[in-house]
Amino acid sequence: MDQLSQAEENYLKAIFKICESEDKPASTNAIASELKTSAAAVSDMLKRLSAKEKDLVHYKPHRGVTLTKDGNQLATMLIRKHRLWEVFLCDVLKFSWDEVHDMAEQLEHIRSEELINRLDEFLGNPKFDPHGDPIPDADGNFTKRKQIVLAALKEGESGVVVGVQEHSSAFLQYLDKMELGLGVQIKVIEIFEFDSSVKVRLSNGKEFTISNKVSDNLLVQKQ
Amino acid sequence: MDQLSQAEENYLKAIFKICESEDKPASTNAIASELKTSAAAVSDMLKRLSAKEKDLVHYKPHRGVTLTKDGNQLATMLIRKHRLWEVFLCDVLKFSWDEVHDMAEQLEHIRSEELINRLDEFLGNPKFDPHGDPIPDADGNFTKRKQIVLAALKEGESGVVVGVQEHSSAFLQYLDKMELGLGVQIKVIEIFEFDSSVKVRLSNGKEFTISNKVSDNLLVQKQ
DNA sequence: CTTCGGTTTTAAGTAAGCTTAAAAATATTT
DNA sequence: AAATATTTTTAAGCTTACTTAAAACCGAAG
Repeated sequence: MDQLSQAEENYLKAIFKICESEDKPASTNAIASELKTSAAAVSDMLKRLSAKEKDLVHYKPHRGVTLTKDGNQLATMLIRKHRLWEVFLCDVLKFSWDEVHDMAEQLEHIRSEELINRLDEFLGNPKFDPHGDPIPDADGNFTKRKQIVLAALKEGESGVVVGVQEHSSAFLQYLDKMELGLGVQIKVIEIFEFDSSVKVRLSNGKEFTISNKVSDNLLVQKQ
Repeated sequence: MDQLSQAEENYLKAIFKICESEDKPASTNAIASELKTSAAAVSDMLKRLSAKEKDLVHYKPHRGVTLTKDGNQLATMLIRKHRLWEVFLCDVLKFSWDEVHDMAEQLEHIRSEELINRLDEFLGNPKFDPHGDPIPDADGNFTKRKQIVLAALKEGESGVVVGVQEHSSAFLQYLDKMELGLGVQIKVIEIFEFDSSVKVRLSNGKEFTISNKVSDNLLVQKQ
């Protein structure tokens, strides 16, 4: 196989994402919902993907699909490209973190290893993207961080915001409004059991309560 | 029609290029050879392009094709994108002028007006790309320059290199080797009638002879 | 171990964009 | 103007990636 089509690349990324988060083979339905397409289309593509001489996926009908070493490497490079372009868009072109996803989704398909490596260098070899997600290096290794969701902190504990689980515009814009950007220090003042909402104090002194939907999707590094 | 496919965009660009240089409708064969595809594929695409509600081309079978106002605007924006990305690749990522074409060819299809306008601004609103070709502004207007081919200079006349007609790697690398980059001043010392080769002297004092193939493809501004 | 519900695959059909080969239209020569 | 050459279009067929509908499969419950 010479080069992958954009569609094929998107399937690899989806499989990677699902396998990573669930730690088991990706189901046809999971891929379909991730890519907003039909299960039949996924079945069709999996058959074609696994038929390629260069094997990228392990696929047994009815048993789900996983990435091979090569497939994993390819998916990782797509993620590297996506996240580096996001850094470019935010740091250099001054877009905000809720605007960059769709553009990066297109840019990640640009084919040129040299281009992405030079971009990496130009950006100063960033280790994390604007949402706090780690950026794989040219060999596919990426920095792991011992991060937990804010909801896991107990009363009185503090953490620094290092990432988000949700990447929706709505959520990111909400965080902007509450000044809950990356790097902000948060202290848990009180946890309300009945709805799991959390009263927090930021390093700037502001205090307010956030829902469990928010605390479940904010990643912090415990201090 | 919502958005054009990459293939459709490439056809518009090809038609634009041909109509511009020949100042008459683009023939099926000319487009086919520009896009390295078959005449049948071109015919097929022209039929589909002209069938769109949003009219982009004027196409009469057997009579060639031209761009409508809208088609022209779209093609101009593609050229804007292509040339701005080339500036980015050369100025920011330090690629040389013979390496950037293929990458820019991909990048020009990234869909986001905001992105390209911010890139333009970040680059300092350049008026010319690394090959000396003018970059259309956001409204589609571009700076014209009274440039002529070096071959049009008479003995004793001088000019400054402002662009190239040929964009092949081989030609650009040759120019690099001869230190004939943009901005270099050239004086025509002698013209040899029998093969139209030209003896020149550069501002750095170097003297050598160039073939008519070179002097026909080097654009200069007379001084 | 059989039935039932959900999941997955197969089947059939569509659209874009390409191919080669044949037919039709246009241009050029004589 | 007729014959020939060139250009363009049509026709038939391929691949990718999708759709919907029908069939097959799998796992859990009775």
